[in-house]
Amino acid sequence: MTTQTLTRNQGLVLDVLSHSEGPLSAYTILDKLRDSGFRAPLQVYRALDKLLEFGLVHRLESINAFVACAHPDEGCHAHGITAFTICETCGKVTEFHDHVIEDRLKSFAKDRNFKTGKTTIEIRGTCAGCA
Amino acid sequence: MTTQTLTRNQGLVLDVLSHSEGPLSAYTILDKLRDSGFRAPLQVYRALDKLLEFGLVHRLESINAFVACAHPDEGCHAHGITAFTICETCGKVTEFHDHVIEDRLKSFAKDRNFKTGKTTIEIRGTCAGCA
DNA sequence: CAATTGATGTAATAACATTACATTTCAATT
DNA sequence: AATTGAAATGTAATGTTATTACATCAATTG
Ligand SMILES: [Zn+2]
Ligand SMILES: [Zn+2]
Ligand SMILES: [Zn+2]
Ligand SMILES: [Zn+2]
Repeated sequence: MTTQTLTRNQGLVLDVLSHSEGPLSAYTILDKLRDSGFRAPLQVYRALDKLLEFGLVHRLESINAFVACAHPDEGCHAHGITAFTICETCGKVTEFHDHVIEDRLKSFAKDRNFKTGKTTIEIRGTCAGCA
Repeated sequence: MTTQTLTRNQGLVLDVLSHSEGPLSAYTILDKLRDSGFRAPLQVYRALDKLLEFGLVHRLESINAFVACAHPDEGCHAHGITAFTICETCGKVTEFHDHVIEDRLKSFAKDRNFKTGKTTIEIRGTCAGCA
């Protein structure tokens, strides 16, 4: 799935996120797209839903914000669980994948017959640059 | 920290959460405490802040809800990172601790000089009983 | 008692997200 | 080209979650 196949609204939202230094809330995205014709939150949320589905954007549950995927071409979706560090000072987000963690979580779930859906791993703190 | 040292509002909120089948939103807690004199969201949020601080309650970031700690007497705080499975059908929450996962996350952070604050691990899905 | 601190009450507002419904776009099929 | 069905869009209204601001009250302590 490349940018080419996106609709206008999806493309605009992804563009804003891609050029942002850090994660943005839906309403911040809306504000940045007023000049492009966006008028209502739903325009943003609908675009975000699709971008999340395509694996081009991640939602950070602990801060109610969205961030462009750091490596969308490598099929972030396929890499399994994505974990994040989130700097509470500068907003910098780092994505990573850890197979050991993933295996531990999967095995915990399997042992209890828990059918795993979406998994959230987010570390909030202070990045090296802000320490 | 035992229930004895809690203020009236804190005790009421913890009581509601402790007797609930699953996680509750702040506003649901508020509704359940109207008869006890609660009138405003802040009464709930303030009590929750303290209960979170005491380690008696956990916040589930991915569903904006709160749950009583499953083993408050064992010093959940001290056990390090708490992970959760959350059944999206019945709301059942299971708390667990995994030192391997914790070590992996800590070492990832340390390698990057990221100072770790609060860490969220939440698996949403379907529990054995709801499958 | 005066001062400080922590907790509470209340109203208002901010921030985040969804429902509902009408309309448009666009590709597939006839 | 016209039909049509699915996906996307526009807009308003509403619902849900959380915080700010300010006044008051209660317990502690010097
Ligand atoms: Zn990614
Ligand atoms: Zn930083
Ligand atoms: Zn706990
Ligand atoms: Zn269940």
